[in-house]
Amino acid sequence: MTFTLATWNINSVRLREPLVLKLLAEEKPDVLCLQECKSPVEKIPLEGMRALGYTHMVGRGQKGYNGVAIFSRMPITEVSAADHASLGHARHIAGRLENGVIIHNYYVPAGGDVPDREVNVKFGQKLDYLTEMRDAFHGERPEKAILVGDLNIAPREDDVWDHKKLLKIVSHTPIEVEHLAQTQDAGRWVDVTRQDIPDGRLYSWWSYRAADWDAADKGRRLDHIWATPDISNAAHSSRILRAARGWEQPSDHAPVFATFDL
DNA sequence: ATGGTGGAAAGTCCA
Repeated sequence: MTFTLATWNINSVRLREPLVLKLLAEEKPDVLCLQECKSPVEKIPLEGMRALGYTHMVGRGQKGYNGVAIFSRMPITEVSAADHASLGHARHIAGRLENGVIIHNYYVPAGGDVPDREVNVKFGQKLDYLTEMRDAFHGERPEKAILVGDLNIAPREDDVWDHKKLLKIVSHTPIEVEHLAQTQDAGRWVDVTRQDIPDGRLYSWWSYRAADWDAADKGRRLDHIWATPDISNAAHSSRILRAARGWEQPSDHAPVFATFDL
């Protein structure tokens, strides 16, 4: 069985329902994981997705902020929804496909502007969130699992447009990169995107604030697809749909794809 | 140190 999975921080699923439908119609992933739906789960639009064959959905939502959802052409059943760091935020949903594969969809806290937990509570919450993710995977090591989402960290030098300039910028600081590495190690997660595309700069997010995001190209790879070692060899054809950043009224993130032969 | 843009929702808060 082969299936293609995509992950996309949509920055309001209701405002950008047309873009979701465009992605589903044109790229036809079997599973689409969304973050920052910014909607209560009962107000997530379903009809258009259903008409394209995405008849299954699991998610967590809240009013105005956060929110994660998984749309699927195949049956998917909810298995968990964590509230790491006890923030009371809708930042995680996990579901199981009929082939037994578990999909974790995460929206890790952005962490505010100042990379110092003494002066910025949000930065501490981000680190704590990652520590609790690490502990969860350390306690029960995942198998046949895929973890995707907006992890809000660009770990490698070639995951950002200028490594030195971003060392003190939240999303690329050494302490965040270390926390992410510990989470990855705890679950034995393989970075599928970098397994497929080991060399060269790779971004999935470009700020709205840049005058010309495409020409300036000051991007960061904040969105990730990981898999456990028992299925990571089955992954291939990773890509980032940069063109979606240029669609009308876009999200500031582009969708990331991977295909699994299982 | 600041501002730049965008979404939710009606204040600002958040990214």
